[in-house]
Amino acid sequence: MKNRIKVWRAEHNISQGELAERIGVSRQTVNSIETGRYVPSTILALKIARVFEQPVEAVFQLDETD
Amino acid sequence: MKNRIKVWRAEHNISQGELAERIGVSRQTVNSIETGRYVPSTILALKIARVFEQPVEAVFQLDETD
DNA sequence: ATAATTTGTAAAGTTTGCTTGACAAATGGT
DNA sequence: ACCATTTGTCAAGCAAACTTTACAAATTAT
Repeated sequence: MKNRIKVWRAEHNISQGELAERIGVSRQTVNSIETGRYVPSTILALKIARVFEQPVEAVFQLDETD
Repeated sequence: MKNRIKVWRAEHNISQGELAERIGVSRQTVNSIETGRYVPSTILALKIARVFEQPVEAVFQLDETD
């Protein structure tokens, strides 16, 4: 799965730590999701999308391997 | 987290088993997600939403406990 | 240049998603 | 009433998400 978290963070000018705080997880969790080390739960996807005021699909996209 | 899988299945007239097959998981997994026993990964949420041709947010919604 | 913030990554532990196999209850069709 | 399909749930096991602690590398600000 691909994600555009880094891009949306840049657009909203917030750090991984701040995003983590806003969605209630550790900074490492945000980093791991952003760098594709693991796939978040739907709850986190919804929360991240909500922070960026975007639909989930604008932040996370399936790729061929999914 | 709430979900409207049952409603969308009714609308598309497909069983839990068929949905499971379409997204590549077991029937029990679909049942467990639909009945709220656990929260699916974002990959599954995207696949389920895709089957129903709906945005993820139309199928899954955060509730107060999330 | 140097100090402060941010980012990447690792290891170890706990929790939760997802699997298979199985069985009973419910629903639908004839 | 009977058979077939669907749904709900349980248990045991494996894989993956997420946590904390910790440290180094990279970026940004002064």
